[in-house]
Amino acid sequence: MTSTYETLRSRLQSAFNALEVGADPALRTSDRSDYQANGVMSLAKRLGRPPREVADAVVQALDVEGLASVEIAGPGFLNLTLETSFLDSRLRALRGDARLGIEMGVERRVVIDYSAPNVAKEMHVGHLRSTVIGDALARMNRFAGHEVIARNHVGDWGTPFGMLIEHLLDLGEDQAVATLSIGDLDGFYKEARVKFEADDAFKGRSRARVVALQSGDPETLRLWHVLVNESIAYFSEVYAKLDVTLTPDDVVGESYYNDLLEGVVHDLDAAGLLVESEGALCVFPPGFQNREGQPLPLIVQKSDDGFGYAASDLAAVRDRVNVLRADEMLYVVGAPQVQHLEMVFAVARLAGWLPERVRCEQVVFGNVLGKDHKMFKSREGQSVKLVTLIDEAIERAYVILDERGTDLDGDAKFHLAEQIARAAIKYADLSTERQHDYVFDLERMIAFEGDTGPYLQYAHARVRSIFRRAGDDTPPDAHFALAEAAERELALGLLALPEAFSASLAALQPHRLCTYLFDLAQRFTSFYDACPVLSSEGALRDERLALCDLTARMLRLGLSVLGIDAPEQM
RNA sequence: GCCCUCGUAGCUCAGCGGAUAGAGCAUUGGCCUCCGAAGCCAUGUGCGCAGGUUCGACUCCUGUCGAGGGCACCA
Repeated sequence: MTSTYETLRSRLQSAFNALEVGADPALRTSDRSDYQANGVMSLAKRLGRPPREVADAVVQALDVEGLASVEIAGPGFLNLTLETSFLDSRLRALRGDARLGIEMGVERRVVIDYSAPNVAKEMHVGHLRSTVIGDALARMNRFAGHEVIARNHVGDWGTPFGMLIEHLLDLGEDQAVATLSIGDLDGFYKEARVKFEADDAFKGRSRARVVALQSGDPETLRLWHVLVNESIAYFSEVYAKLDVTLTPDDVVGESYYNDLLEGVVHDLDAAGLLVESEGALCVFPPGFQNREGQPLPLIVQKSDDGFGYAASDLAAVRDRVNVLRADEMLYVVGAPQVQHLEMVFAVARLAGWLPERVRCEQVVFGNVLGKDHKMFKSREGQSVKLVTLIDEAIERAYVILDERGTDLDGDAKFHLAEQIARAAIKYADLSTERQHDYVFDLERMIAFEGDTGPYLQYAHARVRSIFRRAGDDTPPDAHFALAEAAERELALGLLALPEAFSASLAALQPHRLCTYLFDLAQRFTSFYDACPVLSSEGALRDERLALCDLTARMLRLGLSVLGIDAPEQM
């Protein structure tokens, strides 16, 4: 169904078109009325006519009969107040719509590159944002009707693998697997690193092993596979704990592109883009400079003939465009890699590998900071393991549940604590503008009051409790009279999901959807406070139950596309 | 030195070129014989600084101060 906002917007567009084709009505929500159109003033400026006169002309041409009343205010604002009969018909249509007003988009294939941990290295807070934001974007895109291909570009190749394989051999394969399978990737990696730094013989073996790996020695490859498979199994456990949709099938690591790297170099050369500089094969995309103001290279092949990450990133672009047939490619990668990816995209465009029709964007995000506003670290100065983070949140949720008193126990209680913990962590991450750094404060994010994941879950659980008491009888047919102000405010909130969702997705900013959901939850709790549901009677009771039903469904849907559960009871 | 991002209330954060800049937390004061008070209602304070563009600027541009990041073979 066409959304309320879109219905109004298109009517306004027609009216504006009568004065200037394509003039933007600039329709926004308003605190003066339900919606306001701000487009008159800029149009008047362009036409060289007085704004009030233009406003009059727009209103003359505007057909919103049965939808809204219009008032001209101030210098030329158009304030629109929706008719109750219109709200009623919208809400009734919404009740029968499983998608709650959000239309299916034109089908597109969207490749989303996110999470990207390293084999034989711990997943730590540094991976949190990519994983959480990427997964939310994946879910939102899927719900919008797009085909999502997730790509977990794990670090599974490169010089560290010589040292890691040698360490595996030193430990003995069984012992190494045992260590890795309990998830102690951190210990494993660090021990290898320490030996590498301190022991020249080990260092020598490691280097030889890298050569063996790169030349495809079967036994070395087998050992490498052991590391990779154990790591992927561990990552899957972490994803399950976070309720992230990534699976082992989504893992397409750097090594996947090995066979394509020669082709990248060859084709860049054939295109006349490749330049040898200081022994390395480089492309110099325009507009990038180094410290000395000289052109900055994207190094495709290093002076030792090895391939850098730029080569595999370029190969990945080609693979995603040509093989996966991506319409859109998103890289959920942190701010430090902005320049690198800009250069990769620039080179891909220069080489003609990245057509204009393919939207290709880095979804940049800021750092996770500690309360001291420095990079989030443990007390010992180590980066914090993701599993530790989640476990602490679960423990905290457990304590809070006990304090509040809960009917649940055993598995059900633990499951709920997990749901709350995930909601706290994910919502805190998703609800701030992603490009900003944010402060990780478990106490605040898991609090059940305020703008938090658990608060939204609570709002949902409260609505659901009404239906438990009512005996689950949502009225099949309700009319919305919206006599109380709180009912009307809630209704307007319920009708605004489509634009909140599509704006959030279009800008790749999940926090916009979070803001919407929090606002909706507040509208609901105000309504809940002011308008008794179960003790009211007849048509009023039906109406209020229907509002509750829509609210619950909307909160559940909104949270689910963010990757957050909405428990029935808390 | 050059480039990028960011400076909004005591704290954590929203803010789409539009009317008096909003939430949450914290503060203070109200509200439970009534559907979950994990809530609701009320309460004061602020756009780093200086210019410019515009009918209109937190938003765009320039400069400046401050914080973070990047700037040739690690990803």
